[in-house]
Amino acid sequence: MRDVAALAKVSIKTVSRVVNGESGVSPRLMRRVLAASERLSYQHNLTASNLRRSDGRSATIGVVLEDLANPFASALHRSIEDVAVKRGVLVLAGSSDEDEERERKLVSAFASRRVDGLIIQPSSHDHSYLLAERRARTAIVFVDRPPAFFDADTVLTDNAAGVRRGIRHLLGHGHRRIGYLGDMHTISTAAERHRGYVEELASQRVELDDGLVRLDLRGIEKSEAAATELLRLSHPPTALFTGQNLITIGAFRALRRMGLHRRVALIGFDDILLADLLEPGITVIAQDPAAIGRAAAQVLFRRLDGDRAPSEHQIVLTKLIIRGSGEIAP
Amino acid sequence: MRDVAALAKVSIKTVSRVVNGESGVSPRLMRRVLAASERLSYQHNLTASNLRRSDGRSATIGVVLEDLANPFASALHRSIEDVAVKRGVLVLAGSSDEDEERERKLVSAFASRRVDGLIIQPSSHDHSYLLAERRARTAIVFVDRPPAFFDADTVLTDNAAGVRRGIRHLLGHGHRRIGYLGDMHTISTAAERHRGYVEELASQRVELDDGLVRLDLRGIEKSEAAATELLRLSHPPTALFTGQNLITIGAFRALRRMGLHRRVALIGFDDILLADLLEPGITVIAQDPAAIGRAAAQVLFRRLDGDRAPSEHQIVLTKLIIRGSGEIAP
DNA sequence: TTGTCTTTTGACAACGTTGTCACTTAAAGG
DNA sequence: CCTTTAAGTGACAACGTTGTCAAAAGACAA
Repeated sequence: MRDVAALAKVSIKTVSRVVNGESGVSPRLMRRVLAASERLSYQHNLTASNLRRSDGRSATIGVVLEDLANPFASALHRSIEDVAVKRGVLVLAGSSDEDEERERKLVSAFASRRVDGLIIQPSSHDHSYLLAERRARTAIVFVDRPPAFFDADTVLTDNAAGVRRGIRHLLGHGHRRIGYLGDMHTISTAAERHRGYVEELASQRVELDDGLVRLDLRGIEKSEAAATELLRLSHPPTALFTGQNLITIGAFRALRRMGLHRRVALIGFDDILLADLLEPGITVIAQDPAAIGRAAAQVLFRRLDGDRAPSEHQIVLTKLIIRGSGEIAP
Repeated sequence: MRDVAALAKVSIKTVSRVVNGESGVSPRLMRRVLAASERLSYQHNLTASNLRRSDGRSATIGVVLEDLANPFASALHRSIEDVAVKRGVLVLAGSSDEDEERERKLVSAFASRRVDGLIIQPSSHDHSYLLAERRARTAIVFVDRPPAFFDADTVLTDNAAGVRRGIRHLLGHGHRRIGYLGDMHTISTAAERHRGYVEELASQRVELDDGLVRLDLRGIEKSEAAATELLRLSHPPTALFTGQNLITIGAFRALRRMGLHRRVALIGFDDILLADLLEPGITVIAQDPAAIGRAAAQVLFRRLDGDRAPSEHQIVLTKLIIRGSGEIAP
């Protein structure tokens, strides 16, 4: 900036004014500054600017997701990015891998870089460590799962309601023995989904058989094994409900391997690319990650714009997508 | 930092030394400083540090991908992140959506924030605009596609060789009329893949029928339509090779809809989640996005560590995964 | 004890900006 | 013509750090 000022024969403050598009610079000087910064290919230093600025905004936000490579997270990330770029804000992202410490480390690394806001899909079970960020006026929004011991805006899926819808669908087709395969019970969404299963059975007065429930399954293999086990019972389930993406795939594999894919019904939580091309197509309760990301980014920026209203808790609805596997009769 | 210094009754420089883990601070003062910064929950300001530091490193890199939400890009992103976090480096990412201007804008936004390095999956066809960044000693690595008018490290897939392998596989099963469905010819990987098709046919002295080739297909629908067209020809192809992810899905849809999925062979470029569970499983030439990302991040950091050797051009190999669709005889 | 050397510590400037405020110049009014 | 007002411009300090260098404090030998 000093060099540009020297070349344009103006003060460095005038260059600053031009760069920031402030009014009150004569067209003549403006042209000279523009020409000079063009010639020196001047690049504005946003970190220095951020340091000096009174509002201290870095035009950067941080996003913590469970795993950037998984389709749910990357769709969320992308829709956050879309909202952010429109405001000239850039997105720092990291994967927590369902690890409390990694989550905290990421947040701390973001804080060091003075992000204006944070969007977190929590892995940890105590978010009081975020009080320091809150004090520093960092906007914080939680997505997919609620925070613990911390009050903040949230954008969540109606997990329990979604599952109940799916179970109701199976019951409607005449099933009475419905197996349930779920993720780690420590993950709040997994707990919610399991709750939906239990509640819907109860409300329809169908007896809950704990022998048909397998929780704490992580990944395709574990799920395939658990599904196989259930289907080998002497009195096996006539339908399966799977509480997550990979679990659905594992269960489908098991059904296929045992040649039961046309005899045992299956509904999965979370949509899967290509699920419509399988035989049979997999009926799912689909979430809308793009809508979640968009909503989260929008609240975040409203907060950054000064909205001081009490915490807001948005629920994004799920959708039942019928493709065949959920419509098999017992 | 000033407050911490005051509370610990030391100079601010001593605090700086402790925060940066520099040697030569007596254990006594060290303890006092640590206690004070704990009590004030001091957060190191990396932007100010970056500004003052002699090496000017921000411990942040920028990644430009075509679309963060697509599985290839997000796998790449994730593996870059893994290499970066190990070094305490954070990743800024953005989607270019195959748009030259967006790519340039993202790079410029990254440059404003003084990223130490850039990893780019190029959408633009002239990268001379990056000369300014190069002058600023920003490390630059291109992934998936080569840069134009610019010399830099690259990590690419052996596109042509991969396709040739696939075509050879089909020829080996007796096919002589192999249709080709490809992406925009302006995308260099798409051009390379098409070249592989043409070359392999030529080298095996199989006549190329341009009526079996459809290029510039974007997305599932376009591909499905094009595949349908080919299969309705009076003298239709007995096998299809599809040059990209979504194109493969589109073609498979067409085959299924026409009931030809057990009669016409199909090999696709790029693996697809669940491809093994389809009927038939889709044989693919699989890329390894994680390996590409890892390699790219590793070169980048080697450059940042001072490696001044001439540009390096790595090729990541593809793998033929046999699942059934590619082994159908004519 | 003194002198020499080593270790620890702190004062100060600087990084590249922008906020504040005072100064200069031009335009308008009498 | 001078006075008043508005618009344009620049000098300087400050943002939160770290590099430089000199001073203070300890350690050790003579």
